[in-house]
Amino acid sequence: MGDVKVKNMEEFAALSGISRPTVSKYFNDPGSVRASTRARIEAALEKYDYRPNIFAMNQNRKLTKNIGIVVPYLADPFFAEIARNIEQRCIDSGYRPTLFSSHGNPELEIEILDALQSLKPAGVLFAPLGRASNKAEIEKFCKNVPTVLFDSNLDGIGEAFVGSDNFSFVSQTVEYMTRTGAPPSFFEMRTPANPNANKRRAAYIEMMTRLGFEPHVIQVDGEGWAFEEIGRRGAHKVLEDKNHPTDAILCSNDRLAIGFLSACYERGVKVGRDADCVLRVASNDDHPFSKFTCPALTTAAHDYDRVSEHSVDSLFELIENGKRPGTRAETLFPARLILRASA
Amino acid sequence: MGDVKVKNMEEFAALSGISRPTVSKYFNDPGSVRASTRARIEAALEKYDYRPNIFAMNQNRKLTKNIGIVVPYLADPFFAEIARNIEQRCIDSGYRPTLFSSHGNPELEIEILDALQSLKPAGVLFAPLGRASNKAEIEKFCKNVPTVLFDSNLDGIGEAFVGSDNFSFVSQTVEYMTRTGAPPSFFEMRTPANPNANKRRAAYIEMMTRLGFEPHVIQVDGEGWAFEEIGRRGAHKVLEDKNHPTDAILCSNDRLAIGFLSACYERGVKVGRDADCVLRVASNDDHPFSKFTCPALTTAAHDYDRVSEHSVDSLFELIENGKRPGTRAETLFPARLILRASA
DNA sequence: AATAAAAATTTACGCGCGATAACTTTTACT
DNA sequence: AGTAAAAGTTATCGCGCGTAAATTTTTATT
Repeated sequence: MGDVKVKNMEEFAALSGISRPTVSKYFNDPGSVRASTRARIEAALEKYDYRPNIFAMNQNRKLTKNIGIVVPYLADPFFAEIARNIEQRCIDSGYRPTLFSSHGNPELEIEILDALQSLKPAGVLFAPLGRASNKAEIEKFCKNVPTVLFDSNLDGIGEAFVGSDNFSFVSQTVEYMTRTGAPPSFFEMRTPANPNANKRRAAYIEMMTRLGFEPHVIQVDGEGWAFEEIGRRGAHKVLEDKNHPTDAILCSNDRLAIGFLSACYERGVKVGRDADCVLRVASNDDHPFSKFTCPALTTAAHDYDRVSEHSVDSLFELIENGKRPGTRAETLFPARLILRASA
Repeated sequence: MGDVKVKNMEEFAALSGISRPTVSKYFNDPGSVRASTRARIEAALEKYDYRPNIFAMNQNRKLTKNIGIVVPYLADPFFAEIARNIEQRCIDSGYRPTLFSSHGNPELEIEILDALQSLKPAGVLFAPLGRASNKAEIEKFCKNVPTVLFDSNLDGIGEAFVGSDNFSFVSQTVEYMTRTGAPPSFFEMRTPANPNANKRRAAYIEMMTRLGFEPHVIQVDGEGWAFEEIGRRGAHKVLEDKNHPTDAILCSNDRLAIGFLSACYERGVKVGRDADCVLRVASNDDHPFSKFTCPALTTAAHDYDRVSEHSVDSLFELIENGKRPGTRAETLFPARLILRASA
């Protein structure tokens, strides 16, 4: 990088010996100028310290290079990881991602979308809160900005949805537990924040019926996004009552399972597949911490990479093809069973 | 909110019956206009749908309302939580925070600062990676932008530092373990990413010496930010060798401890203060997940609230007082001991 | 070498707002 | 009521760049 500070594009164009409009074209899309001019501009970039003014750039541009990434709850490492993955892909493609978290708050979620509008984003990758989301407002937003939903679907909203196949998750965990032990009870929140939870419950019931067993759903109380604590308290109640038909529990998601295992430990209930274990616990998500629970959690893993890759690719296709595809694609990726000690 | 879209401030000013420069003043600082005009503008805001164009706003402003928040590793819920706290405080004060994560990568850290410069931020709240950070580049950045460092200090860099008092953490955990059992060995990474780790080790040695015991530091190998895995592997080695003088372990931080406890469980080493326990494990940080380890982790808690409050306040003081205070304040907040089952 | 197509240049305008200066109106206070 | 200070108004400029049209130069094709 250079040492001489260059004030504006006019000056930089003069220094590089190229006209300003061409330099402008270069910054908008380096591939749109001839290789020889590109080389001259890049040589000048090495020599002088110049970056176009972002604010002036975006003011009159019809399509900015800004991408909004919105996740429901960033303190959940699952979303932090997927956000990171998506963020990197955007940067690699020459876009400028900005990360937002709704922090579990539906009003904040709408405020974020409002603020995003004024950034004139080329597109938005959006994992909604789910049940609590203000769908009318979100729909309004999606009419103005090309949006790809991920992780959590809202029917008909956004240009596309990319997520994981909940049936694939639950069918594998149920099948595994049944085959290697007993058919599990299903442990979940009574009023889940996320629509995936409902699909998982339905998949559980479907699978159990298909395999010829009676489904048994345990629903615990609790609101908000403190899933571990909800799981822990719920587990204490469940373990006290002891009215589950088998010694197998399938948690709707890993964060509930983390709480569940913590309660088991507190009560001295040994979990795992050893002979002296009284309970087997499995779950879904392959949360970054699920490897470190006690015992380590058997779970079904999201295909992080493919979900984020396909989300980003879908959005870029939308952006580059002038948007509005007509049909709303819903892409689901299958899960991968991760066997650990808990079941 | 209104329904009629208003194109620009000119138009909005006409609709509200106020001159454009006054409306401009209002958006810059609502308190700077008379209460009666403020009411008229706000009435018009209710009636019409108008928001100033961010890009045009920031283009010519000497001081924007942008605040950069940079954390080293967002997939660590500790940083996610503190970032959220800081973010909210910025918004409440009328600023526009943008969140960035260095993802443990020193080059990315510098890229983020570079990108931040072009956002002309009024100020930056910055938790550096630490040892791996490119200090020369960071120092250069801090010369251009008022920056408050938090969590992790870099000597002399930035206008102020706000963090936790590592001696307060370690002295309490060491004192507690010693008083209620035996003096602990200290478990840490050989080449810690973070300068706090060095301060904690020093504090441990100081405390042990003061109490009349021989310090015993266990250093495990491992690079990067996968602390849990490093802790787990390190613990397996340590537990195999069994050459620790007492049955008490103090981990440098909670994420290492999470891995340590996971290894203990895997080996059937019972941790806690019950009679049948062979090991006590404590740690420092009060990580959001430390409540759910098995057993729940005894640790020393950061004062999240005060650290983030004071960081933000320091920065705003810098910004509003025209910056450059002359002396670089370092503020450390004490820890609070959290007793749980592990020690 | 002739011709068409592609790329770069020149020129000019405008985006939406911040900032300033000179002037007028409203408020606060003796 | 009189006066100074505070706040609002009108007018105008400029920020740094995108964009478009008309023109010229370069490259590719036969």
